[in-house]
Amino acid sequence: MDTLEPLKLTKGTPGEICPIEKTIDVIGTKWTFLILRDLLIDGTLRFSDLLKSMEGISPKTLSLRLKQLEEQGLIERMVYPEVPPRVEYTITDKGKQLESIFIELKRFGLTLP
Amino acid sequence: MDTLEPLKLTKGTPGEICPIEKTIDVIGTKWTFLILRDLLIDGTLRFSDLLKSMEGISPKTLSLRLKQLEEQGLIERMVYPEVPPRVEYTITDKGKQLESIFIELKRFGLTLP
DNA sequence: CTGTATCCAATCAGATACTG
DNA sequence: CAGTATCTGATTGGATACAG
Repeated sequence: MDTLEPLKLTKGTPGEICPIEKTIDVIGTKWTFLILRDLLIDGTLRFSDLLKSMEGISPKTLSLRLKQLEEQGLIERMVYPEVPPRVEYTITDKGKQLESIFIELKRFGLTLP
Repeated sequence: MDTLEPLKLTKGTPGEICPIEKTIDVIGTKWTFLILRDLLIDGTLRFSDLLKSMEGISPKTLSLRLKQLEEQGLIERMVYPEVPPRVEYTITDKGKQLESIFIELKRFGLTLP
């Protein structure tokens, strides 16, 4: 679809899933949003960086969400065979396409009290 | 904030909440997204319209989400004292400001398989 | 028609301890 | 450091019946 063409909102037509719904199914939980936000900003982060960056997330939850995002091809996991171990998570090109969504999320957030 | 100025993504600075996080806290559940999508498209809808439009939602869940959205000022509830009763939900001006987020959600969804 | 009341299932998430 | 294991609690959501 041409990005210059004004995009109208639509619901799904019978037999196909609404594209908005598809996106929500991919990125639609609180921590998923915040992990993607951090990686969109920083590009690459280690597990411990993400853990520190997001106030309140537990290592279990972070691990689960990272796996999910990796399966969806939005982030990439790189293991460096060092001691102590180092694992880096990087946003993929597909993940970078989410940036305009986050720009709009921020724009709206700035209008909130 | 000037909408012409290019917006950079940021995390929250100490002492203030990240605007992206604020937005997620307001609209960040599956059904909330889909209710807002429907009302952004149609402007005004009745309870039963929404129930029919969203495959799978139960009246209980719909009722809860509508109340939440009304409290946040994103939609407005209008009761017509008729028999049988008629209740219409309308997107507010504040709710309309979410449209650009949904445009981007759709744009990304169109790239998904 | 527009909800609410119940009851129950599933998902998500927090705390903490522990392993390679 | 980078997770996993375990246990527990909170939130979300579905089914159904029913009330105003």
